[in-house]
This record gives sequence, C-alpha cells and structure tokens, in this order.
Amino acid sequence: MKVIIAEKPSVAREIARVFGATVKKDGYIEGKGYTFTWAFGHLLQLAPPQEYGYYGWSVQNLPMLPAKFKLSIRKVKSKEGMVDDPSVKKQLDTIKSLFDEATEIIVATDAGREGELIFRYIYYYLKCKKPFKRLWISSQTDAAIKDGFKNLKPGTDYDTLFNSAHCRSQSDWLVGMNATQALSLSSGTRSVLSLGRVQTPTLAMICSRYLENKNFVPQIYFQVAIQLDKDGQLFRAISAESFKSKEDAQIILDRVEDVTGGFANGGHIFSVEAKPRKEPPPLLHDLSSLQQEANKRKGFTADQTLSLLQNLYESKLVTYPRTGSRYIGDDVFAGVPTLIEKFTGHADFGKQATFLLSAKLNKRSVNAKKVTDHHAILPTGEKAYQLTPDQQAVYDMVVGRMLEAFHQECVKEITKIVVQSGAKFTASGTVISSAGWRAVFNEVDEEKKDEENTSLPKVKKGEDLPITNKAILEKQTKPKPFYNEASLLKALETAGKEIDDEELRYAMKDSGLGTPATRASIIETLIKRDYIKREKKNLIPTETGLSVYGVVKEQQIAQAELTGNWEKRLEEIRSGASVTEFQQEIQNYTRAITREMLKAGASLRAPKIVM
DNA sequence: GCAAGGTC
Repeated sequence: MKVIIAEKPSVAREIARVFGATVKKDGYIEGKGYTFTWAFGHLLQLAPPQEYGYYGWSVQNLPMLPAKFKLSIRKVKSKEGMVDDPSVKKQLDTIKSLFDEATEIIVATDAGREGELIFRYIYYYLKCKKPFKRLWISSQTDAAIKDGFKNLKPGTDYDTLFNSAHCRSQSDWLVGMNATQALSLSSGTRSVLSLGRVQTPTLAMICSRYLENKNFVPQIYFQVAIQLDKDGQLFRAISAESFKSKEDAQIILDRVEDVTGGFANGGHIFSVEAKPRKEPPPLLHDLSSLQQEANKRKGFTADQTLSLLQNLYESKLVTYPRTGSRYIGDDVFAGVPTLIEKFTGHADFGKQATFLLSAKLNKRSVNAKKVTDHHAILPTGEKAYQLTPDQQAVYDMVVGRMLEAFHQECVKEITKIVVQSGAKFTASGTVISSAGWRAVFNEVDEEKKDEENTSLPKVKKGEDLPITNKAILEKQTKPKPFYNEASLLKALETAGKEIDDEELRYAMKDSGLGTPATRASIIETLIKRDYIKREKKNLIPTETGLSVYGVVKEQQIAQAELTGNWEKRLEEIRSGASVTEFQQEIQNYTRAITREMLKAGASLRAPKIVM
C-alpha cells in the first residue's frame, strides 16, 4: 500500500479525487491501492524549554541552548493550561498506523520550505524509516497532479530544503525564547515582554512611525487660487508655485488680472493638454491584498478577514485563502469563463458578469510562473447561501475582484490647463471616458476623490477668460499617517525593499516580514502583549510598546535586515552550504542578545520610591 | 508566561 500525505485535508481530497479513490475513512481516504491522508499544518513544534530541563523562568537558565531539539505535539489552550491538541494527537495516530503498513510514502505537503518541515517533523517524530518520494507541484488541477505523479522525486533530493527549514525553526526558537525571557526577567515587571525576529521589527515600524508623526512640525505654505468663467461654467486653477510667506503670495494675488481689478479678460489660456490614460485592471487578490481591502472598505482586522475567509473556504465557496500569489496558471484560467457564468444572476455584479461573457478576458492575472504554492483567491462557483453579512461582504470582494481582474482597462481623460495671469496657474481634471473594470464596483477612489471626476470645460489655447474670484490658500505639510492594519500589512510585505545591502535585499525580495499565513497573528500578538492598541482604524503603540522599542531599537532583533540575513543564509543551506556554521552564528547571536536584554530591562523597571 | 510557522 502506498500512502500519500498532504499538508491539509483539502489537498488530500483533491488528489484522491484525481486518482478515483472514494472510500472515506476516519482521517484518510482509500482506493485504487492508495491511501490519502493529511496533516493540519504543523502538527509538531519544537518542544518548549521545560522539556530540556529549563524549569520556570530564571536568569540561571539563560541562554537556553538545547544540545538537541525535541519535538512535541501542537498545544491547545484548555482549563488545565496548555495541553496536547487532541485532534492533532488522533491524526498523528492515524498517520502512524498508515505509515506502519506502507510500502512507500509519497510526500504531498506544499511545495516549499515549511511544507517540507511539516512532513519531516512527523516522519522523525514517528521514528519512521520507510522510504519516501516527493510530489512537487505548484497547482492542484487534475493535469498538474497527474503530471506531478509521473515525475515523483527521490525524497532525499529535499534534504537540504529540510535543513534550511529546520534551521529557520530553531533559530526563531533560540532568539525568541531567550530574548523574551531575558527582557521580561530583567524588567522585573512580571509581565511577558516578548521579542522575536518578526514581531519586534513590526513593533519598531509602528513605534517609529508613531514618533515621526508626533514629532512632525508642520510647515505652513501659501498658494493662490483663481476662479475662471468659461461661458458660465466655473473652474478653479491654483498657482504653480507655493510660497513660504503670506506676503509673497499676496504679491502674486495682486498681479492677478481679475474682474474686480477692471480686467474683463483676465486669464490667458497658456496651454491645454488632454491625454487619455489607460488604467489596467487590478490583479486578483492574495490574502494580504484582500485583508487590506476589507480593512479599508469594512474596517475588518486582518485576523477577522482571515477567519471569515477560512469559513468561506471550509464551505467550499472560495479557493485556498492563505496564498501569497495574485496570479493563476493557464489551466485555472481555462475554467474562468464557466466560473464567470455562475455570477450572471448576482444582485450587484450580474450585469458585469454577463458583459464579460462576450468580452475578451484580460490576462494580466494569468502567469503560471508567478503562482507559488497556491494561486490567487477565486470563488469556486458553488452556490452561496445563508452567509452572515460579514461573510457576504468578504465573499463579494472575492467575486468582484475576479470580475475586475478579467475586465477591460479603464480609460481616463486627463486634462491639464495652464492659465497665465500675472503668474502661472494650473487646473487639472480627470474624466472617465470608459469605465472598464471600474464598472464592477462603480465607486470613486477615496484617496483620489479630489482629482477624480473633476471635469473641466473645453477651452482653447490663446483664449482669455474672466477671473471671477481669487484668494490666498493657507496650507500645511502633513506627516506620514499612523499605520493602520491595511498600511501595516503592505509595509510588512514590502519590508526589506529599502535595505542598502543588495544581497540582503535580494534575499528578502519574495518574502518581506512574516508570511501571508502569519501576519494577522503577529498584529494580534502585539496587541495581546499590550505593546500596541487599536484606536479607530489606527495601530498606536502603548507606553509599554514605546519603552520596549526604546531599549531594542538599535538591536539587530528590531531590524528587518535580520530576516534578510537569515534568508540569505537559509538559501545557501538549501543549495548545500554548511548547517553547523550558521547554527554556530545563531548561538553566538543568542548569547549576545540575551546578555544585552538582561542589561536592558533595568531601564524598564519602575523607579523605586526613595524614602 | 515565551518564537514563528502552518492549519481547522
């Protein structure tokens, strides 16, 4: 009997279906001489400190550097504290008995570093010695699955990938556990002051943006506005220059040849530029872009959106949600017309879906090379009913985005008029001449509301128009806004793009900080630690958060570069470089950061009352 | 009591 193990039930079901296996058992599917089973993500994790004899939290234990790491079953909260997750325990038992009977194991966890780790941790935990082969596919269509099974790789081909994954896991444990205990113990506050490779740079980003915003000194500047009259249609133009003082602006204002100053034809049309601008449709959603949109539209937190999507995924209404790709392959694209057809009766989008059926579909989101473990989020086309309003909202964002992504370009007419009247003034306006994909939601872009849909009258170069009004505008420069969930997610995705070191920047280019699956939980962790709080839509640091930031901000653990550095080394390990050398460096860094944090906590201690 | 990673 051959046993196939997938990362999650949905994938095992898909593969079983392709094989024609239909016998559903508890924890696996059987048929055609194969058995298809699954994990639920990571079933095992690196064992906590007490399993190496580091009992309690104590400075004497630090730094904790286990000679050999152990694995333990994923924990879940219960009345008696953290206990082995019973459903995980049960599934491990199932996998164990299947592996015992197996003649061969085929690994079908996701094609990536963590997918490899998920399988290997199970395999080593169960002390299994059976040979295994690796299925390596990046899309789960029938063709891709069949093709993958014709090209199974020897399991040992991925030993170095496992090494890099194991190093990632151990390093996060060593640095995170030790730095956290060191800072918490030395602060003497008896609360958990956690630190980690991902959460601490994230906290640093929020704090530094907050301080930058708070310490921002707005600069006041002045502009001159004039109002012109073209055959009764009024429009506004603003001085091309801005001025530091009101007096300078006044000089320009006085030069304006306006009606009250006795000039009948005050504004001279110096130039008129009108050009069409084509705006391609947006890409399909990945998890992050959808979380950002749901935060902007509905104010949902990243965590809420993920959980709503998980519900929709479990109801088989949308495809796999924790994806980092905004593309689909040609195989999936082949099914898109049929999919669109299912939405021709949709209350909001029916008309656009019907339109798309006879239109040439835009293929901007179709690129097999940019599909990683999973493709972009799509509706499955299954009938949706009895959704809660929040589920419906997220579902509609998925459906709407699909229609947008395959829709036509939006064509805008951008007009720029330059008026001469003592000085140069400009008026600009944008008019949508063909809505294209923007017809789906038919909304005005909030951020660009001022310039969108401002239509300007038709004027000709050389014309002179009366100026009916003029004024000095007082404006001030604005600070960068606080982070909110949407802008933070975006910043985490693109973290590392500004690193000076080219190699580190390259190493991080596809990752950023955290992963699609973990970013929502990072935000929740920072809130749970009382480092940050939600204030309206913004993420604001608390006093605790700011003081922790104060003591770590110069440390490597607070920089995105640390991840860049690790990613570079992990990639080298994947291509065969020494593991021990990296592990040695991590141990050294663990000793250093532990020492630093044991000192640093003192400044967080509440001042003693002097009698 | 602690990391980051994955998933139901």
